[in-house]
Amino acid sequence: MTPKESENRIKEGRVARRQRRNREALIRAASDVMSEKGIDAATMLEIADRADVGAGTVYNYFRSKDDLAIAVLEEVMQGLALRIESATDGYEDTAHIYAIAVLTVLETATSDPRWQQLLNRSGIVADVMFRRIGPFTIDLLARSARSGRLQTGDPTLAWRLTTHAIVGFGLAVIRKEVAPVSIPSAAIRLMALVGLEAAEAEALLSRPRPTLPPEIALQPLSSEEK
Amino acid sequence: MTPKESENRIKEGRVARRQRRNREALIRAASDVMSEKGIDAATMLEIADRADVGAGTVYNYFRSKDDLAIAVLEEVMQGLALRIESATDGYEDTAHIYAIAVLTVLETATSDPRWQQLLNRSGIVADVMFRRIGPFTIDLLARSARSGRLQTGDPTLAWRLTTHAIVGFGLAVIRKEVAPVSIPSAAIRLMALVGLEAAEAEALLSRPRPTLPPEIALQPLSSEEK
DNA sequence: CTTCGTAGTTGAATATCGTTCACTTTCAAG
DNA sequence: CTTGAAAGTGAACGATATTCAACTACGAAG
Repeated sequence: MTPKESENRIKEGRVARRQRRNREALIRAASDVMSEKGIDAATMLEIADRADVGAGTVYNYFRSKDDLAIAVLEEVMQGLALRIESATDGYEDTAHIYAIAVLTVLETATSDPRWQQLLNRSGIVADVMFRRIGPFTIDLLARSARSGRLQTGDPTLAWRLTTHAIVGFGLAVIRKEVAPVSIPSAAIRLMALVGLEAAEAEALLSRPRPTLPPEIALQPLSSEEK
Repeated sequence: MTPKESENRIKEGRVARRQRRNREALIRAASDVMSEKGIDAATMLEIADRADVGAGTVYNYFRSKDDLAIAVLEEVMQGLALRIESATDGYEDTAHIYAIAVLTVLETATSDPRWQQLLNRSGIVADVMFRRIGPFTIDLLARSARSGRLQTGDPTLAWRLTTHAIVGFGLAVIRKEVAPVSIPSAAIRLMALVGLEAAEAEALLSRPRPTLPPEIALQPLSSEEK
């Protein structure tokens, strides 16, 4: 690269870098506050303070509070997608991959503390989850159906029903209305939604699964800045 | 009754009757406003105005706005329960009753205009629905399981998953993200959650059902006062 | 019929919070 | 160095859930 290009890149970087830092700081702050107090109780002022920006700056990055909440959830879903990817790594059979993916979602949604407050806006959570993880799952279901392993007529419908059931179940576990011990049994039931035999679902889920590597393990979204 | 008792009843009645009228008027007004604008956009002042009471009076009957919304939903669920009762009247087989009940819930949640705005608070809706219709359904599932027709290990878990799936599905239909034509197919899928064979569920649902009598038909909660 | 205490009603006042906007600061290009 | 556009700021705004001190209606007692 020429010196001029290099100089330009550095000069442009000042503003661009600050913007990126602000956006990340805002999502991190919002994630923290919303996880602590719930989405409704989190105030824009506290989020702005924690991100070290003025109250008005938030609106340069997000159109509204709901917009910010959705951005936080997209981030959370990104982490969930990583976990699914890692947990299903190495499996071939689509039905098996789907079974493990569902179990991973259930486990994550009920054990990650960040989900606890966020799930109270279950509508948004289900929406974002459907958008973020939907394509992967729907494709999986479609391929399973084509291979004859599942009787899934409409993969989108099946996954939509499953998504909302998962969110509702997660909410119930967090509120201690159902025992975490029934997570596997819930997963088996959910398999039925897509046309898998209960016995087969149980067999798939009971096989030993690899432990997740630490970098995929649960951790707060907020981390030390470099 | 003695004249004194009668006199007492009338005198006591003045206050008591006004209170009952206020409570009913408030729920009716809240139902109207919330159905029109959504729960969040409905203001306590407009609700109070439409019920012809002062703004402060609302808080003599309901602790908070959420409390009022829950009361409205209880009322809506009461109507749903009536519809289920009527639609399943005359059937003997528990699995059949369950199938029709699920279909009725799906149809109601996706066609009653009142639900359209209310469903946006899907968390509350699912909670109230679980409380209101849960016992009936759970009992039904437990009896079906005992008779060997279903393989439902935990009826409560099964109905909880089903409830949230229904609410989420209703939301999706209202937002036109899935076609109403898939309501029956969703119902059949939901049957799988409780351990019914898809083919059997389809058979149960495709039998002709009686039309609902007018008094159970969909109608706005608000009615002319006498 | 009159009086009195209680329970219910009221709506103006309060507090909170999401959002806006007129002004200031930053910064890269010329 | 100058400059103007882009980004940041926080005080001010508007909306609205909730509170509360004053007010009213009612029914019981004398």
